[in-house]
Amino acid sequence: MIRCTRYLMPTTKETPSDAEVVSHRLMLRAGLIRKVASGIYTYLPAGLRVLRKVERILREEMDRAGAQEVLMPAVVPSELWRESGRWDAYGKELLRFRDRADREFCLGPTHEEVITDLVRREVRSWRQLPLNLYQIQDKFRDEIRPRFGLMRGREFFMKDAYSFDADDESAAESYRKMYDAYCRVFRRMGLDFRAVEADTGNIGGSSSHEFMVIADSGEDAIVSCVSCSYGANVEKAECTPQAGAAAAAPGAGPARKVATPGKRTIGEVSEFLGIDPASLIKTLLFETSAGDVAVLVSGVFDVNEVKVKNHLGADWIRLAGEDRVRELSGAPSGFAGPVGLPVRTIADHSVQAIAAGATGANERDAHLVDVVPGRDFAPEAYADLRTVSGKDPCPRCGAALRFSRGIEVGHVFRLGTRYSEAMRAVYLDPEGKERVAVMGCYGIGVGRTAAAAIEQNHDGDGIVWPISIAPFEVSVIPVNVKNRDVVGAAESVGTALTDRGLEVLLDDREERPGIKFKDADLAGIPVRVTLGEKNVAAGFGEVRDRKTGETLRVELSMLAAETVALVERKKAECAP
RNA sequence: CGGGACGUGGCGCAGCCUGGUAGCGCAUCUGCUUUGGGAGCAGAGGGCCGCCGGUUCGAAUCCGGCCGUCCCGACCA
Repeated sequence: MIRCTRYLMPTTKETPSDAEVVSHRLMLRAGLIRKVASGIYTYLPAGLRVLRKVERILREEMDRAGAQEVLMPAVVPSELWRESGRWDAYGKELLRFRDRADREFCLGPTHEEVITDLVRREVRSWRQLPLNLYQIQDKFRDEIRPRFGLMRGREFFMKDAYSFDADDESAAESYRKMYDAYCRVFRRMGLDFRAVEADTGNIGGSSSHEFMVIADSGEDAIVSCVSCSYGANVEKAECTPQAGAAAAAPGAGPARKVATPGKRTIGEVSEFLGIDPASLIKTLLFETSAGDVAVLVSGVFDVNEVKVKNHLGADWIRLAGEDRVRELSGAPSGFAGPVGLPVRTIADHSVQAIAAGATGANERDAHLVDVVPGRDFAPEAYADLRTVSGKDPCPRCGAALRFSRGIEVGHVFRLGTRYSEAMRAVYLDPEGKERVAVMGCYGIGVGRTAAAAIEQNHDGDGIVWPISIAPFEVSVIPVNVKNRDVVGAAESVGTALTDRGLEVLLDDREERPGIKFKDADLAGIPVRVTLGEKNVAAGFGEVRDRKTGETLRVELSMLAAETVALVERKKAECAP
């Protein structure tokens, strides 16, 4: 049993002005964290208790899934990162420095290199596989813009697991085990989440799923099917090519140039020419590691940079600036078009469906109309290059898609042999032949998960923790600490609850009741036991549910039992 | 990295334009009263006004540089 008078949990009525999102604000106000530098925090006792609860669930589920815990260093020598090729590829997010002997190191933002190095040294035989190792460890990423408290910090705790298998089939099984373990983890935390298909980004690999906690404040947009189980990050979500692409417009005359003074945007051009935006061919110029590329898409859709990047197999991609647009198209931005454009061109399927369209003329204040794809220009390829829209059907079953926002709390990847090949993590198969291990990696942000839980579970009074990750399960409040009977009743119920294995915070401060109630609500402790003077004098106490506000007045002799019962009911809500 | 803003007791802010004894609310400490949803009265402590330089008799205030922080964007397992 912990006593408030002996516990550092500095709550505040007012919020520091730099806290933008609910979870950040409430973590500060509830005395869980304090900022040390941008994106870098100290975890106070109650905040650390929450993280430890999350970690315990992670350990239990990782162990249950057959993974073994290790602990790798935060400081990693550059040689390992050079071997995988990421020393140069990772960019400024990787915090680099030198030791006294001028050797280069980085603070690890993720640990594929270190784990692969370990496994290649220790694993020789197919008999040692499959192997799944995990750690819960401090990570550092020098984020461009840290924000939202623990949601996007620079230093943070992460559970990262890495699997090594003999072949693809076995690797798929390891991946499935982790996927299932993740579902159990988030169910045990009482979170409303979706696992969605995602892009693999910098980490690489063949496929991946993100685990998204549904919250309006989420930084990611996701789609999910209202009918089947399909879900995807919008940057990944597949778009079904529209049916009925006409080869040529019946009766479309030759393309001709029209004056469009000052009309640059789809909206302006559409209105000025009286043409449906769906028939406009939007032309975007990109600079990429694979050279300059023009990307075409129907005026009603948006180009998806991730899809373009993947289609090209490029390492990086960025929209060309105004100067580059002039160089490439010979016109200011807003007037680029595929006809006669001396740049490699690819087009989204939506362009194929345009019978006769309008597009920029590569000339200031001019557009072309009656442009026919295939006749007036021929893209190198048609592909899915646009971002899914509200009108798109589910690519799996054709039903409607629902858009929502989510917080990415976990990510699982099938890595394949990218790292094991580059770093020679090989083993001998039963025939004595050398083979490359097939890898997977699996991350969960510990602090971010706690923050996401708050985003999803709070009200006007503060946090409403799911009981499985609450810093305490029960708060016991003697309304007046100068009344001996009240204090005695509080002490005895607190002791009884502690004896039954509950985590109790006793508010023994000499404060007014209002302050204690407000603090208990703010801290989000799921169950509150209140001992008031009149009730105690009459032999009663109260049990209150933080979430619903429901209060039970029960005899002191039954108080502990009722409290335990309520805690058990709340725990049952967090069953895997 | 581009755009914008802000740095004044622990927190939230005023003062700056128009230079002249550094203020308010909350919090903290002491005493008394109060005790079921952030109490009242009385008293007290706490500041290199982000840092460095310049202008001036005199700078929180004007000027320059730097640092830090936040917001928007670009970017991002």
